[in-house]
Amino acid sequence: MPTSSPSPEPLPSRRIAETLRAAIENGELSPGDRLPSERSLAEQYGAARNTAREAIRILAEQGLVIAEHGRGVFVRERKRLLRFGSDRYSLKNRETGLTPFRLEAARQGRTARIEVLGITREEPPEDVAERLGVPTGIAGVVHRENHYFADDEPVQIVSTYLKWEEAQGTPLMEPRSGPHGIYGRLEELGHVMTRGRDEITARMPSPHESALLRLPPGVPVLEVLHTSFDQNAEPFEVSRYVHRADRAGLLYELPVEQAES
Amino acid sequence: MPTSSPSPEPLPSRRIAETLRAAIENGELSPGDRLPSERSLAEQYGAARNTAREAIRILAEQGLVIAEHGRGVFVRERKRLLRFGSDRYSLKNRETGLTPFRLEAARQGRTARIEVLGITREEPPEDVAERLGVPTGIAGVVHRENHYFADDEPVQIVSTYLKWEEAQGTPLMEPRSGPHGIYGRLEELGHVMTRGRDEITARMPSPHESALLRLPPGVPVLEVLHTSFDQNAEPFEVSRYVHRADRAGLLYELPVEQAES
DNA sequence: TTCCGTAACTGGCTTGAGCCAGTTGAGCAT
DNA sequence: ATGCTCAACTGGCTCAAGCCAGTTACGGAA
Repeated sequence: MPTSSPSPEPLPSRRIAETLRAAIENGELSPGDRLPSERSLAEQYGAARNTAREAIRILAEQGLVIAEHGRGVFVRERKRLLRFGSDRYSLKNRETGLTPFRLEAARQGRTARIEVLGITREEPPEDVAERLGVPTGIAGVVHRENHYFADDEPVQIVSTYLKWEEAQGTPLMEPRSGPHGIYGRLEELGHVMTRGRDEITARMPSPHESALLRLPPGVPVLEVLHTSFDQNAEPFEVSRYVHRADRAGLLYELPVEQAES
Repeated sequence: MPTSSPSPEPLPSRRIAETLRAAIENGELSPGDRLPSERSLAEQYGAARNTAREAIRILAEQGLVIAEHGRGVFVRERKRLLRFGSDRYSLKNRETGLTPFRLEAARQGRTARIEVLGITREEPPEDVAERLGVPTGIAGVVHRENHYFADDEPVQIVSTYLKWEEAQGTPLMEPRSGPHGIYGRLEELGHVMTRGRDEITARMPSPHESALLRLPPGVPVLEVLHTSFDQNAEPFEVSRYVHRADRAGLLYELPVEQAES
């Protein structure tokens, strides 16, 4: 081990983490492989078990490794399976009869399952209210919460918000909203989507999201706040997509506007 | 509330973390406020210092809190300042004479600084090679690495890759590439951007990125892999944007293609 | 043969102790 | 007033020990 030390890095936990990281990156340890146990790492490096444990925590935080209680610590698979993005709302996809999620899952050879968690009348969260153009403080929206699974693994939580006054008494309040999903119904209500806006952020999950998505530590979430605008440039639907970032990516195809001269 | 729980939450560290989290979320503790010290938390909850420490680690991992050596633990500001996205490449922005980054920084009232780290001939990374349509294994690309700062805080690392055969001997090899930046030069070489593709992922930073962006623990990065296509649908430029996710978001405006019937 | 208990692993979490390093402010010397 | 030292805080990291809980494989009982 020619561990050159021109830099000040004498910390045992980092040294162990760095050694393991190197082993992972040069392929000595492949995805799925088990790392030495905490106890044996500690012995091997002449450190306390807590120190070996700390090293593993560092790697877990970087998303390189996943600890499984009672089984061991494993090098994480680096697959990124699903891609969502600008064609999510493309009307062209209507022709397939599949929702965008099922379409993408099918592309990847995975089985899709969608669970409707609830359809309730609620007060909108502030960011949603702002975008949908409804007031906060009153129960002015319908909130449809869906969970999406690929091969029974939860990958996406979607909360869709519609104006209560419009959704009231329509199939928009039903779990199965009919042909072409809610966009079909919204079109019948006179809203043709002509423009969408996606606001994308990433962050660490809340404990709630962590549980719902069964997230291992060290996996961030991608949050997309989508707003649909109709032919009158009125917002008529806002959705919040929360993806686990190690399983989903986003893909946007952008036509570039040419300069008008 | 479908979360049925037999309330199995006797863990001291989580209990402390949960209490603090609640205090933060209901405003008892505001952004910038100092939390009690590890030692006093431990005493207050009748736990060991390590346990209080673990509680703080949990909050830090969720990005709620930031520990400063020698000073204390503080509730983190949750400003999200900069937004980048679909108009990043819009030719319309050319008219301002500002690069997209300077434009966005100016919008937010912040001072922009761009540092050119290096312009070197290199072998492309695999994902870049694939998208740019060049072989791996030979030094077939020019890599321009820039770091972007807002108010002297690093917010973005950008690596731009161009084909060596095209860039060779042109201003594309210079730090200051002339009017309208590299896109101006590429246009002179016959590449008009007509389409772009952005592939977006989020992940925890590598130690290298962590250092460059001066990232506190618990902050993920947003990575955008951008490909520019010219009038012949040929890719001519690939860029990798790495943002700190707590300071930057992405904004995409999407014209929705209407169904052709 | 199948089934089931158990032993020997695994990580999860806590304790309590100690030392190091960065920060701050009070108070002394100039 | 200015500038310095230093004590008393802060978090950072490690150690050593112990108990708990999930997993797995082996071996004996049915």
